Amino acid sequence: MQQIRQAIRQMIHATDDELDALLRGCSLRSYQRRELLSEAQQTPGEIFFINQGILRVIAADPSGTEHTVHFAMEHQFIADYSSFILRQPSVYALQALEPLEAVVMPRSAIEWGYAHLREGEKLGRLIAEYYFIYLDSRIKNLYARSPRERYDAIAAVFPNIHNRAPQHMIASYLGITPVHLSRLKKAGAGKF
Amino acid sequence: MQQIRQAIRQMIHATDDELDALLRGCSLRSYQRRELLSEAQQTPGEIFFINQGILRVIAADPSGTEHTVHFAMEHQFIADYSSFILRQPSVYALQALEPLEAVVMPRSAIEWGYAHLREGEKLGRLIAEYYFIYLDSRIKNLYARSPRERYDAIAAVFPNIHNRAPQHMIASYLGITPVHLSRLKKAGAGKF
DNA sequence: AGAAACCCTAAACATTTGTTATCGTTCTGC
DNA sequence: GCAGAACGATAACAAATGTTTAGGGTTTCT
Repeated sequence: MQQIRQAIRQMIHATDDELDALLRGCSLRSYQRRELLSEAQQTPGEIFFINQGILRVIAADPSGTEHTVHFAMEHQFIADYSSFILRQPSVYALQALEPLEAVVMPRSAIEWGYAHLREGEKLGRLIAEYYFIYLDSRIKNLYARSPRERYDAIAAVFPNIHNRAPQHMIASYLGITPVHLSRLKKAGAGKF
Repeated sequence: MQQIRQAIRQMIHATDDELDALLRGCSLRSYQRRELLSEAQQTPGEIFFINQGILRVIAADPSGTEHTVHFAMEHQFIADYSSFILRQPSVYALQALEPLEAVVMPRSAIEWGYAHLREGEKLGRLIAEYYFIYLDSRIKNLYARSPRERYDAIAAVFPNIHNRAPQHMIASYLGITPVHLSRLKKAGAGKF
């Protein structure tokens, strides 16, 4: 639980006692490759902090096609945060792409933090803000960049992604088909 | 300043005195049609709350093409929030599409609120969360819905948008060209 | 080790979407 | 009220991207 303490302390000031109490309400879990951390259609009851490993966030459209909407790696908080906040059935599923270890933060612990950590609400604000900034950058890229440019830029956001996720998931993340990504790679003087 | 008081009170509990003090640091401003509330490249120093009117958020890509990335209407908070948080030059410009009135909340007032409102941090968290939820729904739509479907759904998010924004801005928002939107309208048994 | 599943590439073809240009209409500013 | 700009529709053509199918190489599982 050392990594999450450090991550929290990068955002707020908190005593050891405060962190102990917060983390007492959390647990550590391991997941196998391809295992789901959380499924679509169920109301999410927790937020995850990834200690080790990589996962993808999957959205299924009405026709059943799956889209890889996000990746998340070590030292990131991740969840279907919208559904968590709204207490609605989730749209996203979270799937480990490697053996993965995560801190599971149940809603009870998070609410305890808001209420009892001196800077609990601030922590919540900062997490929401950082996550917001990430989504905003996604939208900027989707609007203002071509698939080719997005491909060239992806490794800056997710280091080593090309060795940690299969290409068809990367293609989906970029908003194109695997076939098309293969073409792009062939055509461009790809950097990778 | 009645509307913003109400909006804040939908999120947190605050006394009249608290709101008075917060709003003392804010100001009311009117903008003409097409006037910019804030420009790209400048570090944003404020957040806006729209009393009346509609605006769009514009992102310019490297080639200079402008994209309408968001709309915002009455009773919404709006800003280039990422740039505001990061204190970086903005990527977005905000442009009034109608004569518009907004409460201008400078950074000083916001920080005062975080520090002195009893539930200031919580307010910040909730604003970030709601804004986050909106962006998340944008991303879901961009991935899992066709342009046609996005067109059919837009009026649910922005009521009466078809009478308040020209079609080429709506097309840009949907991620397609005006010509293509015109085609879609002709083809589909459009609802509008 | 062997079978099965997975993954990437490739080619041919189909579809969607973009580009450019034109035209008539409607706003807008003077 | 007029002149110019903005706006939306349309057509012809071009480019980007998707679909389907096939093959061969890996990885995975037992």
